[in-house]
Amino acid sequence: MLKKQELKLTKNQALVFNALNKARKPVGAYDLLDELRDHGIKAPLQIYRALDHLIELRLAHRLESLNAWTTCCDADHASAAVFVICDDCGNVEEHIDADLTSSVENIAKRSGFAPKRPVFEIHGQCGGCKSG
Amino acid sequence: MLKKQELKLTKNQALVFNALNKARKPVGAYDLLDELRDHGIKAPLQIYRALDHLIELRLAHRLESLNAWTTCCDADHASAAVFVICDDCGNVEEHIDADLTSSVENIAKRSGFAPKRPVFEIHGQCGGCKSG
DNA sequence: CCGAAGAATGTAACTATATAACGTTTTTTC
DNA sequence: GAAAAAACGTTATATAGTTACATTCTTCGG
Repeated sequence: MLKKQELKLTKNQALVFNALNKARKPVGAYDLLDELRDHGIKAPLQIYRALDHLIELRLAHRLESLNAWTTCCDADHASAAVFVICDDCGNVEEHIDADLTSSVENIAKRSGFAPKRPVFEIHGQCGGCKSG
Repeated sequence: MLKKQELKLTKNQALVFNALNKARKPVGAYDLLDELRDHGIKAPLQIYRALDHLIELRLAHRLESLNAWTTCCDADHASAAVFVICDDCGNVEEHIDADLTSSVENIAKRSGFAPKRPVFEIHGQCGGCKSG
């Protein structure tokens, strides 16, 4: 939240960032739109532009398999982030895993591929939902 | 192609499977629809139903970050599949990697999570496009 | 302080992707 | 060969994301 000032987010960007942060779960673009109508946001594009910017600043991630966005954990992102998604409760955890990062590097090396944007999302059931 | 008989695909399923196979690249649902109109396919749902079935049979994969589908390599899928996607030429390679699989298992174990459906897609540039 | 350049915004229309609902036909199984 | 299950056809609708274009705000050199 304090980052708003430090990073000089614009009004729309700050609105979207705070809404994402408050949710603590991935949120869809149109859900953000509905939530922010009171604050003067009227069109999808305003949301998508803000999200693009937040992603560039590495403040948010897009979850491809959910068509949704979430704020980023604080870790630096030298390593690849993996998202663990509970299909029951909708909670998502971001993990940074060195082993996984090196597996990716190996695959890339073997096939002469230059990785730019990894998408790692694991759907399943979280501990809470298993026992509950 | 021969699998059509062995696996008793229905007409629509076989049409979609063959179209996917022919493409040798991921194809979107509406592209499949356009391509198969001549063969009597008229509505998106016919495509989506066939794709769902092919995925159940493990004959096809959905690429979440492309909104597209591709046929599956022949390997058994005890291990997780990783797709390496060239953003320049659109080619996709499927890799089966034991290290990556065990990384996933470790993450799951640490966080008490039961993985059901991994989504691993790496965007970047393939060898051919780097040199070309 | 001023003005040009770049960034961000506002708005409407549109395209792309996916599903709901409902009834019919085909296939399987006993 | 009848009941159950699976697949199919069709229309309408929901959800997600983009194009195009005009406007306003910010920054930064002069």
